[in-house]
Amino acid sequence: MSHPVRLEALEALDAIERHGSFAAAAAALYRVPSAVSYTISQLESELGIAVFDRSGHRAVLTPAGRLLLEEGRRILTASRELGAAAQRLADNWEPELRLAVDGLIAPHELWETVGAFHAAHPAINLRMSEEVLGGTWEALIEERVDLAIGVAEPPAGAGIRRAPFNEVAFVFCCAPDHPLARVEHPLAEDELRDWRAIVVADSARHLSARSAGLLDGQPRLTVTTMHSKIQAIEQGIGVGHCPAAWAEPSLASGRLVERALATPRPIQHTYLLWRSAAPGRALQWFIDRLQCPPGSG
Amino acid sequence: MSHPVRLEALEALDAIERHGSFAAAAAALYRVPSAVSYTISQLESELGIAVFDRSGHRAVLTPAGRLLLEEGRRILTASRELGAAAQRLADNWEPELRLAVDGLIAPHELWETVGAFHAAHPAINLRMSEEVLGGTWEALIEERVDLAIGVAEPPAGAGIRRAPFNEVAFVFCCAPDHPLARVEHPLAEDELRDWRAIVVADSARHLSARSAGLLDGQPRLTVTTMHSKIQAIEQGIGVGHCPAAWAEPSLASGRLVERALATPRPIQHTYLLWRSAAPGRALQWFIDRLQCPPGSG
DNA sequence: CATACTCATTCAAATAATTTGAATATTTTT
DNA sequence: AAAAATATTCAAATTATTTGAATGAGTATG
Repeated sequence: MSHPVRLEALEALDAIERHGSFAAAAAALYRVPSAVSYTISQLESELGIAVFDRSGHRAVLTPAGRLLLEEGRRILTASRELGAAAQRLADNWEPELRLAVDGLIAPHELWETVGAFHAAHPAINLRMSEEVLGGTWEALIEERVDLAIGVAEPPAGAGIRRAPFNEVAFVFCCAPDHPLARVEHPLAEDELRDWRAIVVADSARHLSARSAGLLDGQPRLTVTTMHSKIQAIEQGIGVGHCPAAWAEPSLASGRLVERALATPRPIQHTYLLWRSAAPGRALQWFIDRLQCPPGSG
Repeated sequence: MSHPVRLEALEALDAIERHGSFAAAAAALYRVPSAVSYTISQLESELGIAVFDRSGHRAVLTPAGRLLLEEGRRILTASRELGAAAQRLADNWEPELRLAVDGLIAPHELWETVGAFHAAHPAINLRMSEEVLGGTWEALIEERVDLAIGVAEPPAGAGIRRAPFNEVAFVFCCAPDHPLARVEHPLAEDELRDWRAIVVADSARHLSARSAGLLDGQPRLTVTTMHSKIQAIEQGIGVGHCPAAWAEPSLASGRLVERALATPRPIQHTYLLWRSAAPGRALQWFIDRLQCPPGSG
């Protein structure tokens, strides 16, 4: 009896409030009224306070009793959920799954999958972060995330497994009132030198940073997310390659226009990456659902 | 035994991890090792999972066991704190005290008192909100706060008690580059009509709003906090009366200058207000500390 | 490579805690 | 005024936990 507040007492308190009387609570708990009296007076003598005011006919909660009831319900819920989470974990379902999504992948490409996961496993929390280039890889290596989605050209790594994810096509974009928007022919490399390139910074914190798709000598503005890059191009601040899925809404509404290049940027294969040690079932669910079928890439 | 996760088991888990073995945990809990074994296997059979891996010599936590340990510690802490909070509440110490501070009062006027309270009662949370004019009164009436600090000319109200707090002197301020800053003589009322007045809106949501210190016909900009008012005057957007305690830092650094008025605004007496029904000890602490000594006003 | 030590479990017995059921007193409902 | 409902108390019955001794397995130590 080292603990003044015991779960049995909180359970009794909850039942009394819910059913309106000690007698009704006892019935709900499949116990006899005197057992409920015993549990409550146990709590009261442990704490040395009155939980119920018994001056009238029916017992009524004191302010301290109401505090115990209301906060106690949180504790009851937490302890039940902890038990359930431990059971799921023992069955290899993670309590939480952390996803790093590379900037190449537009958020809406994952909405359906995330929605399906939440519907199937409402108790498992997802934590998504956007990373860029080396940052996505690094987040996985440093165990800040469990699954990296949409990594281009992943370096080899011990203990890392991969599966093909999707193929990202790039469109070269500028704002509709940008000078390049009036050029009819496919753009050669030296025609781009005069225009600022918007590039997305590598989000790696410790591993060496990489850069992607730069034409030497072109002035540039570096931003930290693909969303910023799209906005910067829309504002006419510069031009650049954007993943088709990211550019599509802006192209459809006319906020961006596409220009052909003399040497188009090739399609980028991207991958799912995860640490090979004992993947949990939630991680496996995502791998199974997201990897592209063999032979389609 | 309706609860799968019992506090005794979480306590045992904590002691085992803390002391490194079942035997050491048993000693720390003043129990025999087999009792600890019993508690843990109880937990395991309730949940139907393994909490320890016993394949080696020493038992080692499974991932599910680690989850139970780590989250369980939160539950243990919460249940201990709940017991303590209930005891304090029974002794008439509120678990939380909500203060509404009128915009007339500068935050730094309360820092010392708030610091002293936290030092004396670290377990009692304070929640402070800034209100203006009728809003301060309303927050008290509607039981959103327990104590209103710095209310000017409070209306009478049933069940509301009051004590004098302090006296607020007003200084008429403008920006140093404002045209009024060059006027040498005390300003008459009709000299102010051409300049925008910055006024603080009444924050009352339901009760009738009040306005304070307005000269009829003067253009005005209404802001929601005294801090915004000071900033607006510093920016030269307008002029206005400010409580001396609020204006003092800006006057000292030259961001504001004071002008004399032909008819100076009188000193404002302000009050503490609280609901008279059974004040708790934390509320009483603030009333005792903040009310100005009788005879000094 | 024995020997002593530590670790965790099992089991029956001892102890402690809870639950029951009957008796009681008080208040509300009929 | 009688009947029904409420909560408590107490001793007895039941259930749960703790103990202590026995066991087997793994680790240091000389």
